Amino acid sequence: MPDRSDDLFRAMADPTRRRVLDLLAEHGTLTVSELAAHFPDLVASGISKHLMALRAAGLVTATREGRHQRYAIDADTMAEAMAPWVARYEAYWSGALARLRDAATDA
Amino acid sequence: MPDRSDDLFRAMADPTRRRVLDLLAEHGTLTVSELAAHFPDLVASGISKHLMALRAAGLVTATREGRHQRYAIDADTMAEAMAPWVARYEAYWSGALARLRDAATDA
DNA sequence: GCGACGTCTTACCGTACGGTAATGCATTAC
DNA sequence: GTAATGCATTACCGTACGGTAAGACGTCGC
Repeated sequence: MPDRSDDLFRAMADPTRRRVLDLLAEHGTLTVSELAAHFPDLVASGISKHLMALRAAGLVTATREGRHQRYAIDADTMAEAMAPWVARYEAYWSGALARLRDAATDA
Repeated sequence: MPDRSDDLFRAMADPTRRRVLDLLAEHGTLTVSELAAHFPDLVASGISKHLMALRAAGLVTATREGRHQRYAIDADTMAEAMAPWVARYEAYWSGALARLRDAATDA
């Protein structure tokens, strides 16, 4: 298996795809039309295309559900692809992450 | 200040720029020619262009040193831009990160 | 001063990407 | 069966991006 970080970072370069991942992380699973409802400026096929890119990168998985297609984050791929990078730069953001947690607990 | 995550992820979409960041993280600071030595397939101005992109994203800082230009990672920007994203998906990669640490200690 | 060096800048080119529109292919409703 | 729905796929277009090449600018050695 080749290094997938290239596909991963390229897939996350687009803000629409990052928002799709955010929506999936928040709702667990979503269909294409449910996702498309959050993007009024985009045509449905555009969302489908982005989902294809995310599938190609291995970041999401799709399961048929009647005539719908239900998408979810592929936790394993996300983890294995991100962990090395996160670990490498941990020293740079660990402080900010701690501050973020403090701010959350203070609120 | 607008959301900088767009510039950040776009800057990291290119594998050359990610490798530049890796080299800076490893060596601390490097000049353009020192960096260019690691990329035999690229012309020097190409490296400079990538560095400009990284500077525009706020990921690196440059300080003059005679006729050289010494680059270093901007830890603050890196941290503040990445921390929210890392925190959001922490559940997905925390397990893999722990396994990565275990593997490192086993070795 | 002058020339060599290091870097930035600009112009240019090919390709890849995001977007829409149109078509095809299942599945559901009637 | 027929029509409508949901999604994938293809073709196409404009733009942005990565790359090189050439020139401009400041700095060092002489």
